[in-house]
Order: sequence, then C-alpha cells, then structure tokens
Amino acid sequence: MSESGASGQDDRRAKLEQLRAIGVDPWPARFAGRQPIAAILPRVEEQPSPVVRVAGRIAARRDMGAALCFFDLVDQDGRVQVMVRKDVGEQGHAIAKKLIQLGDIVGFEGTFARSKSGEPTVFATRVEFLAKSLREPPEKRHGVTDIELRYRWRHLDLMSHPEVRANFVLRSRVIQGLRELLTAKGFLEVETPMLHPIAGGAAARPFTTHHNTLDMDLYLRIAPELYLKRLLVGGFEQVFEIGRVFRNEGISPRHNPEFTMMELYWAYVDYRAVMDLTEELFVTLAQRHLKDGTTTLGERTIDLRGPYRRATYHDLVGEHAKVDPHDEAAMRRRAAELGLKEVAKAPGFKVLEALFEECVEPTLVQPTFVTHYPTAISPLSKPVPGKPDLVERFEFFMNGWELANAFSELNDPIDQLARFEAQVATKDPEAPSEVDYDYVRALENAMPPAGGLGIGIDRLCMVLSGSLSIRDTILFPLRRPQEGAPGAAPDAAAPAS
RNA sequence: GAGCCCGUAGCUCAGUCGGUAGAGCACGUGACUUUUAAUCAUGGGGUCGCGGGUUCGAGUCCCGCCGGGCUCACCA
Repeated sequence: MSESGASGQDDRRAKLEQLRAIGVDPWPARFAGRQPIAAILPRVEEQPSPVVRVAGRIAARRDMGAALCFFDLVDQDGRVQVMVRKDVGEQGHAIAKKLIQLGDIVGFEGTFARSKSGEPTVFATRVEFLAKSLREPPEKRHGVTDIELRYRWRHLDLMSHPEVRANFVLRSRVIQGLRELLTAKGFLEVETPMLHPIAGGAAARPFTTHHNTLDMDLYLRIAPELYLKRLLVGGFEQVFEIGRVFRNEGISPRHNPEFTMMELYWAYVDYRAVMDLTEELFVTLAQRHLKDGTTTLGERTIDLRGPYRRATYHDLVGEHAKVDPHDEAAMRRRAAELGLKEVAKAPGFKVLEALFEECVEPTLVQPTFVTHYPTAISPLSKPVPGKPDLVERFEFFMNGWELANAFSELNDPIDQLARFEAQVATKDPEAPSEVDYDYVRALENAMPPAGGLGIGIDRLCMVLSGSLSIRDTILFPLRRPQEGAPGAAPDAAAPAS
C-alpha cells in the first residue's frame, strides 16, 4: 500500500518504477512539434490522412483485448480519441497497455482519420510518455464537485471542468479588453505602490506588514487612489491602474480579502464625463461577452445594453424608504420602524446611509447610476456648487451589488485637509488613523480638475460570467489552511511501496 | 463574531428504527482487435472530520472542537 494518498492497489509509484526499468523517462523535457487538438480536428476528412502529433491528459481508456486500446486525450481546448495497436512498436504498446493511467500526460503521433464507428481518431504510430501522475485524477464523469475541494485544489477543478477554465479565460479577456479600450482613449497604464505608509483612498481596515531595513510598519494598499491623483499633479492627464487591493475584512460570496480594482483619473472632466465613459465600457464589454447583452444571475436577468438609469441618492431613498430624505427626524422614525437600531444615536448622514443600504440597494437590480452622495460619506469628492452637503459622485449598481464608484475629485487642499482631520477625529477603525499630509502637500501644488473611477473587476466578471460567488472569478480565493489535509503535509515524500 | 445546514473509500454518493460499512467511477488481475459513461468476471481499498458522553451496542442520539456552505454582522 502507498502512503501517498492513493487507495487500494492504485500504486502509481510502482508504474513509475516500471517505466524507469524499461528506460523511459517519466518526466521528459519536451514533445516537439505538438499540435493543439482543436487545430487538428477540422482536418479529419483530409486525404491522404494527415500525420499529427498531439499531447494532453489521459481522460478515459477503453481496452479491447490484448492488442487494442482506445484513449481519450484532452488538451487545453480539445478532446480527441487515440487508438493504439501493435503497430506502435513493442515498447510503445507495452507502455500503452500497462503503464498509462488516467491522469497521465502522454504524447501521440499518428494518422488522423475516422474510426470504423466514425469517431475522429488518432491512429497512433508513436507513444511518448510525457508526465506521470502520481495521484488519481478526479472522478471522470462528475469531476470534483465538493465546493471546498474545488477551491482548495483548484487544479483538480480546472482539470475536470472545461467550463471553469472558460470562466477564467473570460476574466482575462475582460481585463485585456478594458486595457485596450482605455488605452485607445488616451489613458496611460501605470503602477503605483502596494506598500503604503498610510492606508488611504477608501474606508477599510488594512493589512499591516513591516519593512526590516527601514524598521517601518507598512500597510497593503486598500486603494491606489491617492497615488494616482499625485500623477495628475505631476502632469499626467489620463492614467489608469488595474491591480490588487487588500482589505482586512470578512469573506463572503461577494468579498475576498484581496481583489482586483481598476481605477482611472481623467484631467479636465467631471463625474458626468466619467459616467458616460463607464456606461460605454459596460455596454461594450456586455456586447463582446454576452450573447444578447443580458446576463442571468440566479433567477434574475439583467439587461446591460444601456442606456442605464440615473437617479439621485436622495430621490431613491425617498422613493424606496418612503420618507422625506431631507427630514432627519422622519428618517429616524422610519429607521426605527425598520428595526435599524444601530443608527438610533448615529449622526444624521448615517441614518440616511442605513436607509439607502436597507431600502434602496436591494432594489437596484438593473444597471443604475446613483448620483449626488452626501459629503459626509465622500471625503475625497468635490462638493456640488452651492450645495456643500452633496458631492459630485456616483456609484454604479446592478443585482444589488456596487460595481463602480466615481466622482469629481476634490482638489482643494484646504478642504481636503479639513476632511482628513475630521476623519481621523472620528477614531473609526475603518478611517485612516493619521492625516496623509504628503497627499495634501501634493494638492497644494495644484491638481487639475478631474474625474475618477473605480471598477471592481471581480464583480464585473461575476456579472459577465453569471457567477453568484466571487470565488468563481478568483482562481485561488483565500482559504483557511486545513491541518492534516493532503497537500498540507509533505506526504509526497512518503516512500514508494 | 452570531444563526442555520453539511462532513461516510482517491472522486461522486447511498446508509431505514441505534445492531459493527455499501454502490458507481478509479485501481489490481483475467477475457475481448473498432470502443467511446465500452462490456464481462474477479480482487483490494474505510480513524464514517476530531474528541468526549449516553448505551449491552453509535456512521446514526447528545456535548465540545475542527473544516466548509449559506444568511446576518462587517464591508463608502
């Protein structure tokens, strides 16, 4: 018996030794001239039959007597049947009949034509062992379906589910598409620090870390915002960054502690131009990646064809909470009716915010721009002229999820300093603990008026792929380590039997 | 952090009223020269998540813990 996690008599290490005994390298370095399966499939009717070289994972085998054997071979984008007879040579035949197991990576050369039953088939003339699998692959019909195993050992999930691979191909193309669209509009892609001395640009608890040589505590960034806006001061007029941000908060179907954000800053325009750009980006991506411009999330169908609804924050609270959003006493009564006890003693803007989250957000199923947020919850936004309590800001919602956040950027250094100081004074654990004077100093050198935008890439991919869990758009979502689990212990070092 | 639900072979899953463990796939051996969820015969494989309790007897009932899922909280 093996201690490698294999069961019963599935001792792959014994097959490995047999391969070595007949002089076959179980892990050779290359398979020259390999053709993708998807590329050969259209050639099945060619006369004379083409000679092909294909390689991939053994997904099924069907033995027919002592001489004949069929394999199903799977590579990244295709699947094809391979037939092995005695004409592969004595050693090739011995390898195929006795030493190839499900999950092994094998290369075949042969002529490509239809079998007697019409199945496109590589009639093998050469067998090359390419990589021995020392563990059994997932069950061939269902694959790994246990959710815990799927995320913990994503390679098994990807191996057995082409549709999961397709989801991540989609993600890559969405990000690439965003890059191309923004670059075509004159935006410059930049990279700013992930290690921040002060965690700013959003309200969230940061991860902390430490630099030894400088003996300095640092934070993993919660947003790139304050660095990107320094670039506007420096003279760049259109910049964007696509990258990871880190927030030390709970895990849920819509939250992962590290996630990917796209932020852009655009000089000389305000939040209205940014809203038009956001709509254009979403409509374009929906056109490219959704069959009819709509997506299905659970029971809901969401139409991304645009144009999207635009409504003000206060109007929506009035509409859905059925209360005058300018009457604080009425809102407190309404919040109490709804059982929102935690805001009883909170300031007025918190009551309004609670009503928005409770009554409005769940109704924002179809794409909606929510505009004109309270200044009190928008410390980096420029106020609406003549209305100091409101800012030129929007958030973009669908399916009740926040997908984007944007505003006319506050570039008044005096106002910005006052707002930072007010934030620090709240002692809120999610607010910065100290004022970012360096950023204020940058604003003192004059930042042009500008609009900024942040899009949550993971949630965008959820929408475009119809996923209800953010973990289906993140290859390796954060997990608690599992003690004693296969892979957690160095059991690969266990001796062969 | 709270509530509800889940954890049985490598994988996918059964397991009745509490009576000492089952199937399919995978794996070993054998048969079969056109199969394709191949088929047929046969064999091996289990710390029933972990620990405690109740009981003559626990996969099953109770308690605690670990891990996971969902909901809530948190999350501009």
